[in-house]
Amino acid sequence: MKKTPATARTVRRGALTGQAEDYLKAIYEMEQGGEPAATNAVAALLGIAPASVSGMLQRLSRLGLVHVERYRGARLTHMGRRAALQLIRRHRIIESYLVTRLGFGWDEVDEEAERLEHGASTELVERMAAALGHPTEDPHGAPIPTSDGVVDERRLQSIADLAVGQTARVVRVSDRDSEFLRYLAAMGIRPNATVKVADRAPFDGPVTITVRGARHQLGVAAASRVYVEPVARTRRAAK
Amino acid sequence: MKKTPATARTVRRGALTGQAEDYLKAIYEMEQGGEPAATNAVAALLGIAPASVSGMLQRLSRLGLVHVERYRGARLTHMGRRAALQLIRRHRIIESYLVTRLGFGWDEVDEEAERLEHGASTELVERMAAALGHPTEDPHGAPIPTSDGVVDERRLQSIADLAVGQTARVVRVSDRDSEFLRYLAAMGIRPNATVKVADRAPFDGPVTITVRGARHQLGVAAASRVYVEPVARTRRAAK
DNA sequence: ATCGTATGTTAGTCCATACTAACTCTTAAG
DNA sequence: CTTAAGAGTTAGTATGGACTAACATACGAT
Repeated sequence: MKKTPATARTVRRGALTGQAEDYLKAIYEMEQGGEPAATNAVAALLGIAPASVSGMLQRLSRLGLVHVERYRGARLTHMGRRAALQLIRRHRIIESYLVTRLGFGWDEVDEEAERLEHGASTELVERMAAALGHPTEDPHGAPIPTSDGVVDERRLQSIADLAVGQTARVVRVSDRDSEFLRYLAAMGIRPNATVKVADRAPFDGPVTITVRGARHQLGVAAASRVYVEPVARTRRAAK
Repeated sequence: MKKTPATARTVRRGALTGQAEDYLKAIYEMEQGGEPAATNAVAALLGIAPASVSGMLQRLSRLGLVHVERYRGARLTHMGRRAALQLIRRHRIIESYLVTRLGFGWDEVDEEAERLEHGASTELVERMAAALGHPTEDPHGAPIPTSDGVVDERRLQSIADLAVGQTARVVRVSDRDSEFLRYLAAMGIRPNATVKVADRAPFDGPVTITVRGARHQLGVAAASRVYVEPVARTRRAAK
């Protein structure tokens, strides 16, 4: 017994190491724009060298998790997408649990979930989900894929896309930068908050918005990381 | 930036990988008998080849976590012991949390905690502990070291050490084998249960015990994995 | 005191993962 | 249409961690 080859002890569930899982998530995210995931983009997102990504793409390809077109980029296969969605589900459920059951701030949970998602069993994640009443969104407003890998990734507008005078409901905010999240929280920007664009500087300059009566300036970088759904004042069925 | 050498991404907190942490825990456990941890024993406990243990001992030694005496075995250094106790604290708090907050059975949590303990931040573990009111024992009766690494590892007797007629309170049970735990649970053996030795076969044969009025036979292997504190009927201060 | 078995260690491989350096494509600018 | 910059890949190296096979040590039994 115990003839398991080398890395077996570090492997969970589906025979994927934590690293490999991170790549799948990264590729999934990059792919959302429609284009295959670019090597350099994945490298930048994960903070590693492009050459390392090339290497990993070959391994993932061998495992049937991605299709790689040389010099073009990678796309997830069916299997790869399923794995990525499972991981994202884990991540978001864990984040939700940490916030609602253990009192973490929404700016603190991404990193923690990042580490836990690789070790947590499906059983644990499902128990957390059940304890929370099977939430459909995480604390940042991101949709939680179902255990069958179904997720509503509708294309969202960001504040940067709104016209002056428009009012919108915040649906979701980018969760990757805890400083940014604290900054948003300080202004009262969180899922379901209502924002109104008061002014916009030309040439993609900062946007002035009103949140709960207070005016704030948002740089483009920030504005484009807050996703909203315009509130239809003029009747034009908001679907 | 990101000149971090290779394994940095898999490393948590104190620059130790999950594997290395497992070794420390194993060595800590083996050492409890007073003797340095034997290579083969560690290998058996972790399910790996003895040669792999030799290799890891050298790495741990280089990191100042163990003292290795060639051909003799390993002992934890101060630092190593602290690391091991931190890990054990994590493990036991996580087990406790899973049982009391997420409805896991005591026979299901060892494996899960084994994986989570490497990814969970100190912050998370302390929040779990706080949520539980800072428990001092895990669900199997094992003491939880404090965050300063203090633990009451008093030498315990097992049922196998008791004489016929003696009554004892179950203090703790071995947690490594979930089948064994279910077997104990079925008999009503759990921390704080009272058992009485009704009979003992000679030559280390099975022990007959009474638990909550019912009689059961326990093999030596089982009996020696249930730790008890004799109940002093004859007055002779139970310390 | 010796010797054989247990136990332990070294040597040589392997794989995953990362890196740098050097090379190769792709593509946009002219 | 050419070409150079930027994107991507390969080659070569390192480290952690595991394996097997072969060698080394310790120690209890004779």
